Amino acid sequence: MSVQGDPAREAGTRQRILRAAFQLFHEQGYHATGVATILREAGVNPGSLYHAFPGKETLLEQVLEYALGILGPVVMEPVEAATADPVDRVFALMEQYRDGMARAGCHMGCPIGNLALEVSDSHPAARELIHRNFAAWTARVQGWLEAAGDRLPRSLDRGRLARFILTVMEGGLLQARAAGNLAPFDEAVAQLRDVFRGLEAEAGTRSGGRRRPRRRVPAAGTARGRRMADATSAREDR
Amino acid sequence: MSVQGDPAREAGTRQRILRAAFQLFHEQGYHATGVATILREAGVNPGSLYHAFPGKETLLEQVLEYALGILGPVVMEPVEAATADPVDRVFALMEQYRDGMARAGCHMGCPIGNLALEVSDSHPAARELIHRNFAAWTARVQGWLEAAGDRLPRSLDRGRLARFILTVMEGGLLQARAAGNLAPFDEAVAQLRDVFRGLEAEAGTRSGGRRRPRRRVPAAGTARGRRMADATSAREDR
DNA sequence: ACACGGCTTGAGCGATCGTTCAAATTGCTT
DNA sequence: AAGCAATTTGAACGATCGCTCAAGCCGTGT
Repeated sequence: MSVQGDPAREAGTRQRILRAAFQLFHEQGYHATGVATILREAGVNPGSLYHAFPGKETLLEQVLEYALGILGPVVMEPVEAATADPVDRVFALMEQYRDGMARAGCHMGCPIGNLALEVSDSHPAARELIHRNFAAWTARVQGWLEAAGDRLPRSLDRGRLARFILTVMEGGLLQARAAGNLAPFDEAVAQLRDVFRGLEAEAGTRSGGRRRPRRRVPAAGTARGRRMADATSAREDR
Repeated sequence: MSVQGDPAREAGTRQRILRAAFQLFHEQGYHATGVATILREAGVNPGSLYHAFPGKETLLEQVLEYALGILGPVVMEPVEAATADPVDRVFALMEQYRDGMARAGCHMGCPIGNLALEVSDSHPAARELIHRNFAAWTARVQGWLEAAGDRLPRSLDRGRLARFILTVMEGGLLQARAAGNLAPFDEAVAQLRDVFRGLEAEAGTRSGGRRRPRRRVPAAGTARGRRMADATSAREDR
């Protein structure tokens, strides 16, 4: 008999627990989330959880593996599908995080970043998985930057820039949480755009006066415009 | 009778509690720190704590006010005393955070940043105080940047750059915690230095070919050299 | 039809959580 | 030296924490 109706009751018990725990850890943090809350949200009894996972610590680790698993299909691929231009993808990704945070009233931010500061000191296995999440994130962005070809300086270390993008994003999200509005995040993204402008200018002038093919891929569809550009004028969400 | 010996027993009860709580919140986070641990570390009984503070939440707020109070004397003034050049001060400050993290084996990072992600969603009063800590931090750095005069582009928004420095620092510390070593932080600081190089170059060429007085204040004493420069070559601490 | 293994149920475990309070002590005032 | 408020003491509270386990349910193989 197929299940329907209550979405929390669909899919396997294990998956429901992972999903509920992932969301709760993201919203409230690891320590602030009681097992009882996870049970309620997943619609499951204690015995079932402890049948699927040895304990809360292991659950955290599996949640981080789950996050690693959905990074591609849920986070990166939508951006890639909606935006073809490699550099635009970076800022589309930023906007996706922005939307996620705005939707929740400036709560949350990056699920991995939040856990990074809370558990990576005390829980080595979780720290390693958080690190792997970041590595996968930056690797994907690095791929985009490599696809940007000579729009960026030839000598530029694409991996290094990808890590810098993560640095700026996490720093911006952190300050946005502290401010209670998205202005710091928008400003951080605008400053990241400044950096890109500088790099693209550098790539355009140097390297034998090569014609820089501005917006080299006119791209399919994607009428995303400049919505988030020059956001020094702080928008006040909420 | 004046107290001596055990340093935790000197100074008023209230101060001892604040100091212990500040350190523990920094090391382990707010939720992971039990009141019992604070009591033990401060050498105090429950009644004394609840005589001085209504509860743990209020203690957190007072700790954040305490942090705001020591920001100048403990964090900023040592940097200002040791380093005269305004731009160098920025990187001396970064190195101070680096040292703090290295000393503790890559734990901790920024006490305020850690709490920002853990409590600012659920505790509005704490969020506001965290915000004020960040504002005070960036205001101080902004002062340095203003003192840099025309070594930076005239049109550059000094406050905006100060906030970007905080963004990069927090993002770098977060990734360093996740990596378990300081390489990501060093890389972030190196990239911040790239940004400064670009800005100083821009200020030097533009604005009527004015002679840029490189290292305008030869500075007193401070033989700090270039220790932390060009840190793309990732140092592997630990 | 029956046995069996995987999964779920939910009452309840001991430990720890943040907190209380009556009594004892301390330190200042007179 | 007596009085009094401020402070400290520490046993104990109810609530919640992460977690256990005997019992029951259910799908499958034979």
